[in-house]
Amino acid sequence: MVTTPRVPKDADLRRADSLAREIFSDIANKWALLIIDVLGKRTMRFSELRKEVEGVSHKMLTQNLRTLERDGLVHREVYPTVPPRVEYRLTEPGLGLLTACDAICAWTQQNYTYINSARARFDT
Amino acid sequence: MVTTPRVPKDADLRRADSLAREIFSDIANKWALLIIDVLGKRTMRFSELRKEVEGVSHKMLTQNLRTLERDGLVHREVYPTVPPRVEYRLTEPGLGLLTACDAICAWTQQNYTYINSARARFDT
DNA sequence: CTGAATCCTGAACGATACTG
DNA sequence: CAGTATCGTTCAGGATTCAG
Repeated sequence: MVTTPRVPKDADLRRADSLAREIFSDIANKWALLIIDVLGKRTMRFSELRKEVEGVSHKMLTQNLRTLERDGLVHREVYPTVPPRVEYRLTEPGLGLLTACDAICAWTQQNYTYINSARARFDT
Repeated sequence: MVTTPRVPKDADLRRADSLAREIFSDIANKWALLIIDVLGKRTMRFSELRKEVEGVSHKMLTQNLRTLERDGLVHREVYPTVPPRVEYRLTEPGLGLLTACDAICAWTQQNYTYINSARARFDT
């Protein structure tokens, strides 16, 4: 992911390609990326995800998992037991997104201090 | 003033990475990433950005540019002319984020078709 | 041209209760 | 345990207006 050749996004993201934009909106949001990130570690149950993804509500988690499942990024496995057991894991394409997501997480870690001081400077 | 109107956040406080989480929230959103992406091409004026970032409102563009400027990812250059002229460009750390952002854009394009069919399958 | 401020509506979100 | 539904609140975000 070094200086990748500037892809001609003009045609894909900027123009009237509402689908690409919609997909982008689906994944470029806080919870979706955090879920992808957490699921990158291992397969997890709903309740586990609830704990791992700090601060997410039951509803938001469900909602985002549905969207990710619909987009084919997360696989949902239901075990017909009592009580119910549902496991989530990344699909192959989902793993690809994880890589991109990792880049952002790594960047955040690396620039943590810089941003913090930049904010302090700006707020004066 | 949109700064942290949150009250409890017990979980967040317990974790040392609440700042990282906040930074993550700043950049893991549709407009911020699109702006970074567009500014990756070249320095631009406010009005140019308005056209390039398809669908962004005047207000949202201003708001997001302020956040990015505060985080030190975008530099804002004001030319004291009449009429005013303001140019925006990525800073060095901002360029780093651009790389990560590119990964997501590239991924979106590569999985465009897959996601589209995955949705069709899910919606039945 | 840039951008701040105000108003207002619809979407996001949390809490709660209920089902299988 | 996992998921859905409803309700009430908060807030994001669009339109508009005014200022520099």
